[in-house]
Amino acid sequence: MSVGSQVNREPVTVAVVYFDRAPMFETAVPLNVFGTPDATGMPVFDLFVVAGEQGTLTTSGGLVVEAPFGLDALADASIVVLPSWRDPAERPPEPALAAIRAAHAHGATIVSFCLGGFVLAATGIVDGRRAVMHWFHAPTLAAMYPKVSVDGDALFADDGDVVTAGGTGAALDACLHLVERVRDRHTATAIARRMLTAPRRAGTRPQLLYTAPSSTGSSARLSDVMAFAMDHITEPLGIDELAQRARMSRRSFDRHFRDIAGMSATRWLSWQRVFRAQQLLRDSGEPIEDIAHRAGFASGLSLRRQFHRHLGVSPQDYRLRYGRTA
DNA sequence: CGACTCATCCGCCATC
DNA sequence: CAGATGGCGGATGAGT
Repeated sequence: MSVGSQVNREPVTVAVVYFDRAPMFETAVPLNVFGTPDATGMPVFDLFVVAGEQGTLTTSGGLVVEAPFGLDALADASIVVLPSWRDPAERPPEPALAAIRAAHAHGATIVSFCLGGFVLAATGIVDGRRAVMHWFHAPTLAAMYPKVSVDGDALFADDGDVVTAGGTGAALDACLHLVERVRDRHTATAIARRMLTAPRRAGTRPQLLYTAPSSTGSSARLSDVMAFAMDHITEPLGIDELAQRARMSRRSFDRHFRDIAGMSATRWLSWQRVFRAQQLLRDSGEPIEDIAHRAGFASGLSLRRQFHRHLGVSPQDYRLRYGRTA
């Protein structure tokens, strides 16, 4: 996909794939951005909403969605968006995966947001490559797809034929980035302005720049504590301290944490530290020992052990394969 | 690599 | 009664 100096006014074909019981909010983001005409009122994109599977498509709350196109429409798309998926534990249907692989093989750019990243990972397209995922789901994705280099830190990443983004807000950033890529910055700004959204953010901005004040309810207090832990990942964090911060007994903290994150607190912390180390290994040439410190590991030995345990690769090998500094 | 130490964490169960 | 809570203890696993 080349964007030459000559402006191309042909609408770019975008297919947005929707699955049954998938979150609607992330799906609405590309429909909004890619469905908005440019400043002159001309459509920038040809938008196809595609049913990712047979049968009735519903949203949470029981709203029924009718997608006008089937999977064969992916063959004509320049951009295929996978905005969401219902359940990380469930493998997406094979016909959809095959259609996405075929579209990618024909040169389409594949875009995933948040849970849609689980669909992208299931296609195998990002094996051995980087995929950005919402920090909350990143450990699960990495555990399910060891060949994928999961990034739980960035907002989104543009790797050319694959664009991956974290949560809902990052989906908006990634969509505007795509508008800029296929058209120009002016058009992206015009669409952003019409949607009354903030100016575009770079994909490398960390996902957690600020943390909301805590609310009541055990799951809200837990996500506050998770955000706190990510902000203080370089410090040694005891589970007792985190439980206290969540205003729960140690036993309840352990129980709720496993319910929500699908793993124990130390294991989750370990994943987050490995993610931070991955980012530092990619983007800096610092010695492993320094990176271990900056990612919150007690020592280089500790980093090496955890890194290999989680990703099956040593930090050095990882840097050789993905590092920016050649 | 193995031995030692210590935090973790999950099943069990009484209690709220 | 149903569901959430939290203390206990032993298996596990990480750090030294």
